[in-house]
Amino acid sequence: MFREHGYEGASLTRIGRATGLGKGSLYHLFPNGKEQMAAEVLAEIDAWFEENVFSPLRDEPDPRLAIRLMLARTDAYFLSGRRVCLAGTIALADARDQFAERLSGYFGEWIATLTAALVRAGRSPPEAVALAEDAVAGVQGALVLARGLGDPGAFSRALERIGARLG
Amino acid sequence: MFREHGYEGASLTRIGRATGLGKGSLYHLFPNGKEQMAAEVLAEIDAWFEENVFSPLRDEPDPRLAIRLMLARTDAYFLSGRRVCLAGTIALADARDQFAERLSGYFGEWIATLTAALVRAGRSPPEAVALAEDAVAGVQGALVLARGLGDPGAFSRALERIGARLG
DNA sequence: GTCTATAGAGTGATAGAC
DNA sequence: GTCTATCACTCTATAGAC
Repeated sequence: MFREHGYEGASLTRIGRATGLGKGSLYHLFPNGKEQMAAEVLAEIDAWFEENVFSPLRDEPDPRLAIRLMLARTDAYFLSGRRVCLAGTIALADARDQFAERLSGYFGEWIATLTAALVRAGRSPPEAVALAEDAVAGVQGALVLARGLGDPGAFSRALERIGARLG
Repeated sequence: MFREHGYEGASLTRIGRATGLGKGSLYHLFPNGKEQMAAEVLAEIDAWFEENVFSPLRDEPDPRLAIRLMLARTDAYFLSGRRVCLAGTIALADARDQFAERLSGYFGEWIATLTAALVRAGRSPPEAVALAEDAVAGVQGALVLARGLGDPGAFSRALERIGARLG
């Protein structure tokens, strides 16, 4: 629900309907309410990226292959632009301040890990930081643009261009 | 209010407080309520971009100068990453469908106008479309990243990289 | 009187909290 | 399921301009 409708769009009624749980159950499982639910979704997203994106980005001996893997996993994760990034929607929404540190952690770690892979691929550190920041911003912008144009294809096209620049 | 808090974050109470107007006045001026208010803000944004960005992009004889102008105006408009793009927030929010055509109009025209300028600057049409799409997505992504990292500087750095690519 | 702009109490619906 | 707060919104009353 959060990844489909964003933070404010994921109402407890919707969540309840989608999970088949009443509000009592939801508040039993998540005593701190909606904020906790979103925080745990964000933590799960962090864990998924850690395992499927950051970890290969660190451990794969061939950094070029690691980067291609990152892009493929990212494309799959966002269903080629048909899903939205929860972190991105929160960053633009009014709830931003509540999740400030978690957001900067998520984006910051993505940038840092990608920077390291680019350095291993032979880029100079300043060049690598710029490329990494650019790529992470590019993914977020591609999600906005795909939804704005109503054209999921815009997301996949953007990922290809990002891959070419990192390549 | 819309540009600061997004669509859902801009409540009528906030708008009333910020304008000093009661609900009677607001509904007298905007009979169709909040949706009309946002639509008129979007129209004003369209008009501002038409006058300050698209028009120079079309008419300035030197396309390279036109593009530099576009980036400078964009940086100023978004207060170097401290303001948010209403179209971008709506694109990611639940209200997206209500404004679908206006959003695709806004992003589409930006891409089309920039594409034309790039062709005049000597790029091949397919290359120009790709660069334009990439630049518009890059601006949106930079706004997300700047808010996500809590670092407005990320926006200005991204604009510089975009400028270098459009070069 | 009429028109336009105003304020703000009050509507039902729904939010999240409990 | 109930609570209160708040949502977008409606309605009535009223102000001054012409």
